[in-house]
Amino acid sequence: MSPKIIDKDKKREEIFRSAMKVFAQKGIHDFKMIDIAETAGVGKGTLYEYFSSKEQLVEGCFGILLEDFDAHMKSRLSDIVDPAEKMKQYISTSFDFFRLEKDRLDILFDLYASGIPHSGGRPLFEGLTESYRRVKEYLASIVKEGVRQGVFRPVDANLVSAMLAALLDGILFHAAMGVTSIESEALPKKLTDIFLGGIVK
Amino acid sequence: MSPKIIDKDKKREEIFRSAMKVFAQKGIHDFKMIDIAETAGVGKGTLYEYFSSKEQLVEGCFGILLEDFDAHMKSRLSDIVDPAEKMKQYISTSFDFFRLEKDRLDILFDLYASGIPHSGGRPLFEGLTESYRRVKEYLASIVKEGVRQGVFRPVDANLVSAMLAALLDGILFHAAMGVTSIESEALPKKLTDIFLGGIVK
Amino acid sequence: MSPKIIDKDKKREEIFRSAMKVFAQKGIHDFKMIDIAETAGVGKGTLYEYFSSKEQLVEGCFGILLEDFDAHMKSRLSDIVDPAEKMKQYISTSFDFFRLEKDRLDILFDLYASGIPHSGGRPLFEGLTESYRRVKEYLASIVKEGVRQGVFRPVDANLVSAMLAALLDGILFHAAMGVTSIESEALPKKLTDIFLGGIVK
Amino acid sequence: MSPKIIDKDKKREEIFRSAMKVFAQKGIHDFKMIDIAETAGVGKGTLYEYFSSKEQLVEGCFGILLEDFDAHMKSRLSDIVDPAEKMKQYISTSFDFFRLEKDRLDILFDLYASGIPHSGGRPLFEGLTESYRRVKEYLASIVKEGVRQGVFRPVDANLVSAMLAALLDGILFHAAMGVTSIESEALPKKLTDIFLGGIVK
DNA sequence: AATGAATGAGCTTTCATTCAT
DNA sequence: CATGAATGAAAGCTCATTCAT
Repeated sequence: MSPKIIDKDKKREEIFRSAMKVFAQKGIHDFKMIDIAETAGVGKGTLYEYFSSKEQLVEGCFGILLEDFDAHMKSRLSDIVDPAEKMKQYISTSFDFFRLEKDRLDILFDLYASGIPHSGGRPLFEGLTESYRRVKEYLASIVKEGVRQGVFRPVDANLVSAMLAALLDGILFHAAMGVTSIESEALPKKLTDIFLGGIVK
Repeated sequence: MSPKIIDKDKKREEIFRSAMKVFAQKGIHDFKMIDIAETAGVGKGTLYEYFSSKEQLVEGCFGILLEDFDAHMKSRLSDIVDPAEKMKQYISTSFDFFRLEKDRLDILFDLYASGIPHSGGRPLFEGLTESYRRVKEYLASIVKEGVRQGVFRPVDANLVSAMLAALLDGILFHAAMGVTSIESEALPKKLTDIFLGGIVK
Repeated sequence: MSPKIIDKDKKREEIFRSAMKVFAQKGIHDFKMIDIAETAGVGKGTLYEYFSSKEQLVEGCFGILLEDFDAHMKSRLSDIVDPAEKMKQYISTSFDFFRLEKDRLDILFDLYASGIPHSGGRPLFEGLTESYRRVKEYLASIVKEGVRQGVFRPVDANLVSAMLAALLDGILFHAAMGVTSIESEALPKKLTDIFLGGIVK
Repeated sequence: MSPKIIDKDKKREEIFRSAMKVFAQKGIHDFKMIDIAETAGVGKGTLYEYFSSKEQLVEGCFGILLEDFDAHMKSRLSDIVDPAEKMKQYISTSFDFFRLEKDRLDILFDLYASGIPHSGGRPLFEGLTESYRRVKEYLASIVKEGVRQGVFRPVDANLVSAMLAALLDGILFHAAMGVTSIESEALPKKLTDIFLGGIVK
């Protein structure tokens, strides 16, 4: 019946990977479909067997990126219970994820910017807002637990989680720009210390 | 003397302002030159009397935005001497600048993303990295002064200034996405308190 | 003997029938090969086992349509001898053929248009001209017989046959457009009366 | 203010004329926009300054063709009062219109076919049905007047007008196919005689 | 024999830029 | 100086056809 057995999911995955490379190199606004096709070693038409449009391909890639991030984070934090330690792990794992594959870091801010809704028309990537809400909720739950246990001061958990998310994005952004390096293994610890301990005496 | 020059500058200014509106509405990747021409009430050809290309127009606008930000900041911070107060003022002034005109906030992350250097080709806006270095230096000088005066703990000034810059960008990013609001007047103070005072007891 | 051959013909027939449905729905200029494949319940590749190209498939369908028409007409007119009666039967049979299956009427004018030779390139369906010549010859023979028998005025048989063929096509065209209805059973008789009897007193 | 004074209407007209030539040569289904651009001696982009799409260009041309026909007919029939004479003039004027410019005849059936509504989607040229209704009404008014004056038998005016319109289309169609010639100057008269006088004794 | 995944030629359409007026 | 009509390179996307299985 179906003479050519093709693992469509695998190929789709492969195209995603190629797309990520291209995004990293050209950004998500200047790339051409043919770039991805050539990188993936397939014809232009083949891309459209797997994605209905250029836009959808970008969206799909970003969706996968976020899913990967979530999965990566979950696998690293599930066993930790101490809130301060959990927060430290969140920070270092966050950096690790982007240190692991440079492509991800290069794409990061295109992803961010693509989630900004402009007054005319939808944002390119609608999933970002939702994803962010989830991240902040998760961080807030850590803070709340810390406050409950008396490890943390009675801070506003929502504000603190927003601050932490913001802080990490900013650092990664500096790294993407080449202004700051996230290579140092000691960075997460230092960062955590200052964030948790504050600056004033 | 030469009223023509004054006129030219004025018109250039007006085109910039129109461009900002258009960027805010459509983003810097989807706008058309005709959009700006129509918003500015001039012909398409006229734009090219003032800017050599579309790309240069975007660059110019971003340059102006950063200059405005610097000027705004300088005018607000010049009289303050206390490091902690200075830092608090930096944070609240930063928010004020973007609260004042929503257009600026909508554009901000396009500006950021446009500064990311992709491996293939120059970044759209080359001035960003340099501008960032200046901001961080300025913040670092505040931290150093605070440490010298004994108001701050002996923290790593470069790290802390990077963190603060990152924190502010991140908050603004959330605001642009619609996830967080920066409207509250109390926000800067709360934020400063946590940043300066830390979280753990 | 050779059951395979019978199967092949049957399948070819089925593909034709499916094609007719698709033509009726989308017209012969907008349909896709996949439309026919899906309607026929076969794979795209299979179509090419039976037809060498899209163009040939269209041609084949039109050929069949004309053959069906001829056969239908012959079976209805063979027993009639009176020229006026024969002409009336030709008219009503012509309508019946298209009334029977709406698909045919929907396709008819695509068929006609596809037979028009444009100065650049062959017409899509080359068989049409020849088919028309046959129809007109047949009608002319009826007229001539009518004139010979003294039933008809001594009219120009070629002109009259051309007129009759034209008249029928036109009516069918109006019907296809939805401007005129051919549903009325009385229509053929009325039409024949006027055509045979004229208008002036 | 407007330094380049361009007669947009004139240019639009010129593009139409070029389009008609191209349609006549390639048909309305196989032509490319570049064909028209080259024939008109303009760039591809220029076409889109005058027509929003390929489809609209076709529609526009057909609209003009019908308008031309109406104007042509009106100018020829306005002075005639005798119904039989009016009908004869209608027939001969109809032929004249297409004899005058061969392009029109070549396009005619594409125009007709484009007016046929297929069950899936709109017909390419929506204006045809309406135009036809107008023609038939006009012809019916002639017939009615003839009946009123007693020149014609008490025939069904709507049927007769439909028949006449059908007859003319059919003849023109045969001419387009190359099966019949409409070159003979005597044709209109002969045709009118038979149509008005009938066939049977 | 039958299939449908893969392909790429070829199309329409957009829009930054130019330049005659 | 200002303009906007004209342009054509360039890109997304379609779909008839092929061919490995």
